Formats: sequence, C-alpha cells, structure tokens
Amino acid sequence: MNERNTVQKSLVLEAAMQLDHPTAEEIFAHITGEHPAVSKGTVYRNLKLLVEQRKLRRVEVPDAADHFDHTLSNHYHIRCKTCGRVSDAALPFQHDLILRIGNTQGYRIDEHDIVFKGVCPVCLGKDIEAIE
Amino acid sequence: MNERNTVQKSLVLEAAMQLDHPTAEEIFAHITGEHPAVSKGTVYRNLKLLVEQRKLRRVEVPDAADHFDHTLSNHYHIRCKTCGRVSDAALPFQHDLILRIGNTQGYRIDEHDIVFKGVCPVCLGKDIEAIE
DNA sequence: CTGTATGCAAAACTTTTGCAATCAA
DNA sequence: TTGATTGCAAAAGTTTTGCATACAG
Repeated sequence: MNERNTVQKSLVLEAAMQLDHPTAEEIFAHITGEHPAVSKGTVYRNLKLLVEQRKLRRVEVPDAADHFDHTLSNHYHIRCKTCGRVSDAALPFQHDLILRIGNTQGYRIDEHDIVFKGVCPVCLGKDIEAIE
Repeated sequence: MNERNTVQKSLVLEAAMQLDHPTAEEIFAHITGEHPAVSKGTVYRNLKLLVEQRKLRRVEVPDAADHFDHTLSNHYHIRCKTCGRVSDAALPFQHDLILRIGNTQGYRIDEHDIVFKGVCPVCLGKDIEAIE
C-alpha cells in the first residue's frame, strides 16, 4: 500500500530531469549505460508512477513513443516532423481557448493540448547540406 | 508507377466517409461485414495512400489507434478520456496562434493541432447511472 | 504484358503484464 | 515479516512489410 524508494525509481526520475523530453526508450538507454541490470519494464512502470504522482508529465505524441517532460506547468510542444524531437513551445497558456468553443456537442471539456509541427534546427541544417 | 482503382480502395474511402472519425480497426470491421476477404493490411495500406492523396486526414490521437477524418478543412478535435471517441470541435481555426509564439528555438513551424480532452455525452450519462 | 495492389502471415514497435524472486520499511 | 518492486519474458495492441498471387490498365 505504501510507496517505496528504490534505486530504479530515482534513476528514472533523474534521467527524465537530465534529458530533454526523452522517450521511455531513451531513458532506458541512459540508465542502462551505468546500470545495465535495470529492466525496461521497470522503467515503464516507474514512468507511469511518476506521471500519476505528478512528478513528470507525459507528452503524448502521435505516431511515436511517448515523451516525458519534467516541466510541470501548463505549456505546449513543438515536434519535428523529420526526427521526432520534441521541444517546449514559447506560447503562453491559452486560457481562453476553451471559452471560444461554440457547441461542445454534449462533451464536458477538461483540458486541451496544442502541438506545433515543423522542422527542428538540426534537421533544417541537414536539409540545406543535402541540397548543396 | 500509376495508381489503380480497386474495389478495396473504394471500400476504405466509403467506410471512412460513412463512419464518424473511425479507427483503422473500425473501418476494417465495417468492410469485412460485407466483404470478408478484404485484409487488414490492405485497409492500412489504402488509408495511408488516401491520406497522402489528401482524400482523408489522419487524426493522431495519443495513447490509441489513429482515427481518420473525411473533413479536409482545418479544424480541431475533442477526445473522450473515457471511451476514446473523437469528435470535431466547433472552434474556429486559430490562424494567429503561430504568430503568438515567441522564440521558436530555431524550428520552422508549419502547422498546429489542438486536441481538447474531456468526457463525451455517452460516458457522462454512464457516470451518472453509476452514481445513482 | 507490366507492374501495382492484394491476402496472408510474420515482424516491428511501444507498452503492459504474469510470475517468481528480491528488497525496503 | 510482508507486500511493494524488480527482472525477465511473454503478450497485447497498432501498424508495417515480405512474398507469392491476382488483376487493372
């Protein structure tokens, strides 16, 4: 019933803090570099726990693995269509968006997410190289 | 090199038009009701083609299978957190959103998506029943 | 004919889960 | 001691793909 502090749990949280919007796979790779015995199942289980405890946020990106974000306040994301990288978007939280919806078709609306899609600086650079 | 018109392709497009934001699985089920020989791989292949040809839009919903939308104009979606149903949101397209972003961190931003999350009327009804 | 599209099944990819063993409290 | 947590591997859910066959043009 009570939660325990395990080495694995700390490792998962640490990795999520250090990396920039990593996926579970990236967190797993980061951890096993130093601690090869940690299993992938444990990484997923702890990520789930940490999200439930609001110590991390899950950034659900379509078409790809979830990313994890240690920034807890409301904010939005940009995703690179080329490499899948996810970054924070510097757009203030749009409190009024929900008020602008007309007919909600009977839905109770609780929250919203905005995902911008584009090409990240790294991939833009590669594109230019490829052309030249 | 040239594209062909096949029965399967028409069936997939028809099903996507008739159903409301269906998943590939729902389209597959709808088609095999009448045409049991059509395979799932073909449904996926044709959905991919139709999206590339802009005859359908892919609504990428995190945590779940993609949904397909025959409404081609820019609009947003609401997703039920309980049953996963997806509906259109009656929010006008926010052309100015992209202008409000401050620092884009070197990203070239092409588009954006907004997904509202809430509970659909059907699931709201079930909640009430459950309490009473 | 030619090569695109199909059916089938296997594989790929992300995530969850069953189970016995381990370990924090 | 006890039950939460782990490692491992298998399974689940969605989508893609390899291959031989079928068929549209």
